Amino acid sequence: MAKSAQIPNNKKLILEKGDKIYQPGISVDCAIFGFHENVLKVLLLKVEHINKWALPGGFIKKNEPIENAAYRVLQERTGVDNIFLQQFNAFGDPNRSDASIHQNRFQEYGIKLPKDNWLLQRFITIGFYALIDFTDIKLKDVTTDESAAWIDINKLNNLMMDHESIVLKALEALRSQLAYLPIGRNLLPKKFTMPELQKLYETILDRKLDRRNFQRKMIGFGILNKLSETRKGGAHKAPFLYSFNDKKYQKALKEGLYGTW
Amino acid sequence: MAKSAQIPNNKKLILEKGDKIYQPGISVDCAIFGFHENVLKVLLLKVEHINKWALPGGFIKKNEPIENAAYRVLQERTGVDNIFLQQFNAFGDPNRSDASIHQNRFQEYGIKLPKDNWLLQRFITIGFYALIDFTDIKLKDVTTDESAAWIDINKLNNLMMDHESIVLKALEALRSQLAYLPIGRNLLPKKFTMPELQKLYETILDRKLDRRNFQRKMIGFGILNKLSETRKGGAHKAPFLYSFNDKKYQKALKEGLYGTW
DNA sequence: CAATCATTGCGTTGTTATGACACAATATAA
DNA sequence: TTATATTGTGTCATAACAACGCAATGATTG
Repeated sequence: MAKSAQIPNNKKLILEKGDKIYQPGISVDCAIFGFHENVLKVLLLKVEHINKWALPGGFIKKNEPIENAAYRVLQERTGVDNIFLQQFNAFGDPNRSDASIHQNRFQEYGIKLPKDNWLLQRFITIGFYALIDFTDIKLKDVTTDESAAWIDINKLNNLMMDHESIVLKALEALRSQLAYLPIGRNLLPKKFTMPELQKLYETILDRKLDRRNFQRKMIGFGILNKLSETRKGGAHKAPFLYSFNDKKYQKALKEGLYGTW
Repeated sequence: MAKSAQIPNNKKLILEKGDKIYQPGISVDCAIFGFHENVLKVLLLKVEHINKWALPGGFIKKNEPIENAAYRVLQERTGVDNIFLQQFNAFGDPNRSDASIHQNRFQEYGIKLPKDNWLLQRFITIGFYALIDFTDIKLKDVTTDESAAWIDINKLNNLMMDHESIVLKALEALRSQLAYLPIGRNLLPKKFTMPELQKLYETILDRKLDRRNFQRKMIGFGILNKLSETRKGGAHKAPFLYSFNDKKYQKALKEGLYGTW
């Protein structure tokens, strides 16, 4: 028999006192989207014990607004702030929870959870999605048995519980938001070219857009600053750089855009 | 001192055993919209003990999908089925719960709830909205201390907890749905006139629409059957009656409409 | 019973948004 | 220097849309 490892203090606390600290039976899960090399990716955690991928998620403290809990999860993993974080759906199938995951997780410490332990109950989760710029993020592994990675949205595989359907639903919500909200502020670097922005839209929508019509429409929204610089270095003609006009971008976030894609 | 009333069995059960039957700390609330005499109304319950209005709501059984819980609430009050029921947001401000409501409610039975009673904990609620036809519904009072009524959306007043903001958020969600989903199937009688349908849209959107452009667009959606009958009896020219083409309506519900209002 | 009148059915027009495409300018690579 | 792929800008036909005109209708009124 393998020698039992020592359980870390923070885990022991959550295990035993979790229901004193957190709202029982409810969690938040975040689908954090990033854009890199023209691919839309989602931040997933590899959970060692069960060898599956999971969305970053967490519990809601007794006196904490739901949004804060989601923001806390986002912060813990990415460290970024000032991020567009959007609640999109609650998932509550009674069979979505899987008690064996937690059992396995504590087994290595030689702990068998009692049947009425709060972690083994049914959980309802509230789904959020966020969009962040991929480039300047150093992912943090906040636990020893979970490592974070960006996974291509089209190559989702071996996800825990119902997390794949949560990601897909988040993607759906993101797409429909694209119709009336500005997107890109948090997914692209400060300065970007029109083709880069277009690639982002094409990736999210999963279809080609006409280069010239895209530019006309995007300019028409009036949320971009055209800079006098160009992006040299790539082959061929150097495209102009743009940045978002933060004031107008925020205004558009509040009031919506009329674009139909 | 007033003599304490006898507590009904079902209440006693919920009070004492509720946390064995239901998910703790989580509820559903339904904003049920109806349309009558060109006014959009929402179904509210008058809660006698606190003399405030509340949304029909309920708890989620241990082994029940969230949607079923919402549907159960809808059924209990209205008896209708085959209804469009849409989850739109979770509300989780830690201060939204108000333990005094439950305390007052049981006070008349001479019961003082212990501080750790499950009803006194913080509740997170998942909001749904539904649209139903006003005319052939007999509202049911499922409890003795709550009576149901249709309240004009523009005359909301004296609502419990955060229920007013839930209704407003539901209305907002309904409006944005109007942009890409068919509406009316459950809000209007089987047969209706074009002006009646237009009034519904105008009421939800809270603005005037051009009569002729509305008709052209609506017909263009291809979800209406034009009947050969007209609605006689009103003064002036008798308008044609229409009905929804159920097959195409359902298809549009799934696939969306491209209309922008 | 004919005139009145608000409302309905159907149509027109000018403007704007959209999709599809043309062509010259430009930065690098050969 | 030339070739090539890409970008910047513009055009055109079509579709969608808002604003409006006018005749038909059916109850009301004198």
